Amino acid sequence: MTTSTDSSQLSERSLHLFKALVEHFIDDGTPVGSRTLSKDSNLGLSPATIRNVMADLEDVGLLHSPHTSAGRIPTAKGYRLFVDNLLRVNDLQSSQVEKIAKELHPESDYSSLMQRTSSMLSDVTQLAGVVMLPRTEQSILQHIEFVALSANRVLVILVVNDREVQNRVINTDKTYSASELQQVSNYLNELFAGKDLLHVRKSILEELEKMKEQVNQSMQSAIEMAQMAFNSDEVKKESDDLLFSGQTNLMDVAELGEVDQLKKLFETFNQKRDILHLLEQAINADGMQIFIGEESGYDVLDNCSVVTSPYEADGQILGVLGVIGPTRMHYDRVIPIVDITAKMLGAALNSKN
Amino acid sequence: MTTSTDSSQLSERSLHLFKALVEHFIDDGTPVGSRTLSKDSNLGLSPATIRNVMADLEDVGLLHSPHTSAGRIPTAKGYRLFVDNLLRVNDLQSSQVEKIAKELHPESDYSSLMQRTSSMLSDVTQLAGVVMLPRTEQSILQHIEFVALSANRVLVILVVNDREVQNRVINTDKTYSASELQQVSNYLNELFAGKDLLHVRKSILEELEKMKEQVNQSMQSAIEMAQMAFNSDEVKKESDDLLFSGQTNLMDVAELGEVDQLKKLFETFNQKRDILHLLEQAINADGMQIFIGEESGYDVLDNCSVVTSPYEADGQILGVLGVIGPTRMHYDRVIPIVDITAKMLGAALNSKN
DNA sequence: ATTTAGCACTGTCCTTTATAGAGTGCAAAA
DNA sequence: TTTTGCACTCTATAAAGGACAGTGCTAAAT
Repeated sequence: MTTSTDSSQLSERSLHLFKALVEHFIDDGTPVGSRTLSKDSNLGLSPATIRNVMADLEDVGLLHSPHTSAGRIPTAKGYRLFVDNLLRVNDLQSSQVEKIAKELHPESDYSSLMQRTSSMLSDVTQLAGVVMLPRTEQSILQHIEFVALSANRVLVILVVNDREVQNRVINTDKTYSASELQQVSNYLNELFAGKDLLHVRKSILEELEKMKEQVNQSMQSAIEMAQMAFNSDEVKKESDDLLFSGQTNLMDVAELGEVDQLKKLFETFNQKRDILHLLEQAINADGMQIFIGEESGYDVLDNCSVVTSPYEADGQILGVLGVIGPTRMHYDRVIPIVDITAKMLGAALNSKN
Repeated sequence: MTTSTDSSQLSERSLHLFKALVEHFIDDGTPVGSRTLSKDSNLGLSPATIRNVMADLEDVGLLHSPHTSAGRIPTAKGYRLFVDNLLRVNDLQSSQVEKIAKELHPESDYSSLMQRTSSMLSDVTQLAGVVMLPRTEQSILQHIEFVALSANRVLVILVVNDREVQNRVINTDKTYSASELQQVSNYLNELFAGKDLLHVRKSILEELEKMKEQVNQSMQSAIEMAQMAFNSDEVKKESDDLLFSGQTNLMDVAELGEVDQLKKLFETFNQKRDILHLLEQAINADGMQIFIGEESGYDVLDNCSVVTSPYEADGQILGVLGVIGPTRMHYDRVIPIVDITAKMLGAALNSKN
């Protein structure tokens, strides 16, 4: 940002016209000319006057002309000014609030709640929705359970962080009975419940190895199974994951031009890496965050804006959610939707409910 | 199918040329002309002769010309003949077999295994992969477990059908201790383990209601919680679900023309309904099944072929997997990949490992 | 000092026209 | 039966022209 253009440097009239132009463009998608804007803004000014104003706005970098004889469209900087200073956010229709609330009712398991949040976002906004799952730096093991599947196959279920359920199958040397497994579960729960997963894996398992010779036969089994259960990277790093929905909505957006560009965008979604970085920036900013076009720093998102809000439960920020759409999106509708979704998801995740 | 055109009605030479044409078109994507085909097939025939043959092939409906002065391309019927009678399937490269095997190692939990299978399919074939999860008409409850999350919130974990883990959170009136929940788990396991889920829900719960007055206090809790756990449609109908991967691969396919068409196709994926119907047809046909273009009966798939194979474990067909791509796909590569994937997934799911 | 009208200018979009190229079908020759 | 020769058809591509939208600038009007 070399030249800072705050709204105070511009006349009231310029801002009014600028706002009208942005709104018109958001509705229409076609560059806005002086004649159109003359009618659109109720200032009773002739096109010629408006042309002068537009030229000024272009000079300070808020507008931009695709070519000589087209109208003007907002630049990223222009959208920034619009969003920060000019935008008046719409109230949500109660029907929409109801729809959001309906999808976010807390009576459902954790992962499907997140999934539904994401697809609800895309559905309501008609853009692409994204939910970043809690970054699980500290994964507190709450409960571990073993279930016999068949001979030599045991299902391990880990309950982590009060909500997340992970499970995997391990192959064992011997066949365990249900009651044996129950014993092992009890033993391990006593030992590990409430501890951090990483900690469990790294240090405690080593100690178990030492203990191995000193304890009795049945505990040996427990130790072996614990080792298999917690072993290596097989324990899902389900954290830091992203849920996308409604990418197809973006296919309507003319700004995203042709198949090539769309494909790049979709592949960015699939790789998740870049989007993840972006959202990690947003998790620290407290409150709603809006990345407009090139601001994001990722080429594929040049014509896109990302509206995000962190969500929190029990006073702790858990993750970020939001939508991705064309820079030319209805910020006045989208912003309150993302906002209320974050709040309601937080409420749904709140343990005191 | 009014006119049946079996290969015996055509001369050896016609078939040879037809095969060469299809192969050339699959490689190239452009309509094949007589001159090209003359060089391509080592028959030493002049373009004019070939033109005559091509005209015959067009008459019987195997070929089709986009316009007067273009070459010919195969019709759906043509592909059908090609696939059924002319195709010689390639052997798989061992590197590919290894890649498949690597992704399908059985040491992982059920849902991620399925997910990986799907994305592996799309990765190896460079088409869209799809895996249909077991249709769970009979869901045998194997194990039920309650875990206290926080005051008034209890996590219910159901293990179904030897592999699948479902979970949800229920809000309870009173707060249960770990040992109380253990008791409830035990009680319900004794009562319900090995029973069919639908059966459990529909009839047994009613009987429980009657029993309610007759049993003691702690069992009342168990009954109430069981009711909440099994209640209504909240129990995930995770069965009959589809996993897609690699849709973006289809964006390269010229046949799928423009954004509109792609969008329709992607939305068909998202709705899942049509694809599900298609795969349900494939589950009954024993063995590999190939739907070519319009054969599928779904307009959006007009330029697509679907190659599927059911997969089975313990002698029972569990579901269907396959790939979706342009009719003009390399069947010789794709078919063995789908085939071996189905077999290896079956092996990975086999309890006797 | 602004604002407006007038006007030449510039770029896009769309339609028309021309041309080259690919491939066909058919008739007559091999 | 196959091939040659040839007229014909259709596409794709580029070039050319006109309609249109909107600009910037100058000079007149308020």
